[in-house]
Amino acid sequence: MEGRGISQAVIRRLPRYYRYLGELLEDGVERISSNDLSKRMKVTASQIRQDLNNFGGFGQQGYGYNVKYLYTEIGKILGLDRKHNMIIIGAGNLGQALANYAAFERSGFVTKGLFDVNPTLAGITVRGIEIRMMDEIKSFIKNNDIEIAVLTIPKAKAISVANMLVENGIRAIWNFAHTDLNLPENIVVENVHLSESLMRLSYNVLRYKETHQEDK
Amino acid sequence: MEGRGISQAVIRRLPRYYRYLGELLEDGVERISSNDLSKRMKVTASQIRQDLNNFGGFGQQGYGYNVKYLYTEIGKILGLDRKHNMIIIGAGNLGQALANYAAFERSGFVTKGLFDVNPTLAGITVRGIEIRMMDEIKSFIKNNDIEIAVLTIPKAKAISVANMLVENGIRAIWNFAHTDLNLPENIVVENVHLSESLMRLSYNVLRYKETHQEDK
DNA sequence: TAGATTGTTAATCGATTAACAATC
DNA sequence: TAGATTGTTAATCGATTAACAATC
Repeated sequence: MEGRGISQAVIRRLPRYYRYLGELLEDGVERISSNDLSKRMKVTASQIRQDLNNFGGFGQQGYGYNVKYLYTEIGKILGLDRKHNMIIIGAGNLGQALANYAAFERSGFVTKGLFDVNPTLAGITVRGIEIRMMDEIKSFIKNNDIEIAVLTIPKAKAISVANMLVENGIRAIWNFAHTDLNLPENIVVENVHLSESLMRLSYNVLRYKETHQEDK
Repeated sequence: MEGRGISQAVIRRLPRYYRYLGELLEDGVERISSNDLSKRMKVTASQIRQDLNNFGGFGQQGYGYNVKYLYTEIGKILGLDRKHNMIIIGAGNLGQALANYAAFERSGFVTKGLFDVNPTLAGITVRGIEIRMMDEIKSFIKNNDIEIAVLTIPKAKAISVANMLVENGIRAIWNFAHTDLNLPENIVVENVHLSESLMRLSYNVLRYKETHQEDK
């Protein structure tokens, strides 16, 4: 799904603003100008003002932005003032690592269940979350108001499982499988392709070495 | 570090081309035109040709691209024809999950060691990789020709650890900590901020709901 | 009031798409 | 040779930055 109106380039930056404002808040900073923030974040002040003004005038001329207010407002924009129930499909290392990560809950993302095909995992709990078998998934989604499914399964199964999830009312998929899902336009997909991230890193290392070879 | 010459927008797409070409190769497809590939990947044929031509003329008029050749060439561009030795700092759930993920090795990314501050983990092995204490890290980097460090530690320690790693010769950091690192310009940093990814997902779910409220 | 800083319009820059001549 | 499809230039589109009037 593609967001209309506000560009994904802006949305990609929002969580980073949120993070910096959270740190300022912790440090007891009350207000900040786009100029000061731009220096900390290493972006232009113009971009900050443009980005924020997509959502409303959060600042005040001559004063800047109130840190606490802006933090709260961006949180609302990102949907962090609501609860989002999740299930994790695939209770392997990555699935369990994500289930164990308690910090998501502080932002409202609550993992309600873990699912796997491996019967030896059935009934085991991770941070109090039970691992269930796949045949329970449909009723579980209905009974627990699940909005987001986290896909941490091998790519071979990912597409068919994703389709099944969508048929059963899942609104969004956080996809860690190494494949594209091609779901209906109304389903939100956020991909985390770790191997591709590692390849970009590798490319940049290589390129740096090459461009500096002549220095030796 | 920012790559010069070729834009990061292009580099971001490169691993995806590689993935699709790998699948075509597995399916026994010998050649493909930019037009056919564009339909599969849901991008424009023009973009594919432009992207590839940043690196050279891999195609042939009237024929298209040889799948195997292009796959190999993109692999080389991404540095997948070389070995990259890695260490993982932080042997918690995520660090261990990444260590367990054998597929990275097939692309040349070899995890040589796992490091943690928790003494109860010392000596434990994950997929044959020993967990070591932090005081061994400096000599380990030197003796094992380590290029990449994977940071899976809490953000409080991330910046100081990153600086220490750079002082000891690390060239690139795959950063899973929820903070920006601000390292010297010659160090490659690839961030994987999972909580920010989840926030973007949340934003897009919310926006979809809002824009379709009136339908009810 | 004077100074600071936003919100917003206009200018620039870069990335994407379209078009087509070159050529296999 | 005729048809297909690339490589590449030109046109368009969108995102970023600069500038400044509005206003706290």
